[in-house]
Amino acid sequence: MSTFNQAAENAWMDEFAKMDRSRFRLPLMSVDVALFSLIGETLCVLLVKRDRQPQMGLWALAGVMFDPAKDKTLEDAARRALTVKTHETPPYLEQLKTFSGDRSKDGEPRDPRIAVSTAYLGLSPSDRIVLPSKTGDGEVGTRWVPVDQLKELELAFDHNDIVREALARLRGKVSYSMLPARALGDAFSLPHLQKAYELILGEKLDKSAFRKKILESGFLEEAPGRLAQASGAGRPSSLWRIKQAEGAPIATFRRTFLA
Amino acid sequence: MSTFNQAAENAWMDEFAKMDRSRFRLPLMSVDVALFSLIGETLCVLLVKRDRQPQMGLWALAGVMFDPAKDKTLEDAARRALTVKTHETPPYLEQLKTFSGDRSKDGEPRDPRIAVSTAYLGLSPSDRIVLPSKTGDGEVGTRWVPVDQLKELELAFDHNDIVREALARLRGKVSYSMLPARALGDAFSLPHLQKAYELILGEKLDKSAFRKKILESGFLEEAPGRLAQASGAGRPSSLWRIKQAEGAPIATFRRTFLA
DNA sequence: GTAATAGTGTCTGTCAGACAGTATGTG
DNA sequence: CACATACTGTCTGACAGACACTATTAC
Repeated sequence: MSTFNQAAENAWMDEFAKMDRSRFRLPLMSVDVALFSLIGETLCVLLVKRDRQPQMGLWALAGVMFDPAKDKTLEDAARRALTVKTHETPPYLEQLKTFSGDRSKDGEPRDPRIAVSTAYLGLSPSDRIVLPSKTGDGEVGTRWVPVDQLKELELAFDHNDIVREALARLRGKVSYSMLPARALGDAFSLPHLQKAYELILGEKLDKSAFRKKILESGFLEEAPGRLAQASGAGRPSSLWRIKQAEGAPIATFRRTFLA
Repeated sequence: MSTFNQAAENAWMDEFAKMDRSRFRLPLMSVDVALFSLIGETLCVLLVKRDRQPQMGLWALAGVMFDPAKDKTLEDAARRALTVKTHETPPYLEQLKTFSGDRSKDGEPRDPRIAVSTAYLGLSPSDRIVLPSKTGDGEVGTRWVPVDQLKELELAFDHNDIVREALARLRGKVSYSMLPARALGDAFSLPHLQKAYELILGEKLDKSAFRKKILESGFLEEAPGRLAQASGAGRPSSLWRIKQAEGAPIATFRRTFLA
């Protein structure tokens, strides 16, 4: 019943390959990454000072133009955007949304060049990310910025919108996934993990309920060794790590910590 | 502290406007819509038979090339893709994900032209959609296809992947949102709404629990009139409608119907 | 021992789901 | 009346959160 014809398709592809693509009206396509990390006791996002036009001088998310010659997928481009700035790809990276049209702040076009941007959400332990050193004139070009300082900071393009949505998604996913563990190292204690949840959510959690649900979820397995307290005193905590994916269950312990 | 310079930016934009964009290696950008509807007792998705290369003759989602000259945003393009096929925009339309790279079926590129596609998820009452009549040769070019027939149907490009993800998102959102109401008309009975939930989830729900949660959620208000049973017998049900957004609460009754 | 932090046990209010019962229509 | 469907009340098991308790370390 299908009228599909492979020979006709091949002939058409030969034609297409010879076509001059510039006759299409194509938008520019960029990829931007909102990379989060816990720096000390603060949830931060990675920002880069733009060193070229347009919007030169404003702080922006790490981003690159999507280039099919370099990037097989959009996610490849997102990784490239990060390695350019940090020489490291994050342990968690997820597509957020593709932005087009106007930004919310002032209704201006999101990019004067008419570029569509696919935004990614990343999460990484801060010690895996090495920021480049200061630029020549003493200005730091790459920075971790606490998320609660973003209200007063005007970012390039529609990046304030992107960070806002990324943060909402991050917080939304916390309550039903192991996500915050991605902001910690390979092995971590449950008190550490709870702290990560609390810092991302901006809210205290009950220790007992937290441990019950985390352990019941079956995402963690005990790692060898124990962790002494940094402050010295107190019982050392045992160490855990994310179970190596033995199949599928990506994100489930389904009830909320919250109301 | 910001080194942003508006004059320099304006000068740069003048330059940019004169540039020949064809020197950029740009991907093609398309927008595809997985539009769902309840046809009788079946959840269906709208498919269109491709009438041009590439992949001519295969069934595909409704889609268009994104054209900044016609579409201010990607969502505009999604609406255009639907109005081209159905002369109607759906009451619910949400960005799903942007697809790039290879399709899962065979690892082939998702589109031989190297096109990135932003997919949208739509939901509509079937009576709002008028399909175009048959094409000249008696072949129907636009069709509602039951979702459980999609396993055996090979769609164009990576559209099998897109529909699969769209369906997962649709089902995922059902349990914590009023979404299925978008598949019904302006006023509907609670038994009707429950049926819509059940058809989308593919699962029976408890009447009492369903009513309690739906009504507690505060999303509905009583509409004037009652609805007699189609079959004649039985007590008529009262009618409800979605409360006109008097503020924010988009998607909450938070516990699951399911386990 | 004390202080400090890790980890557990128990109680209680809330709520989803089960199911039986009542209400209101048609013939 | 019987029958069919709409709607409601009540019970129960599960579970999230509160909070008190025990365990294990450093000093």
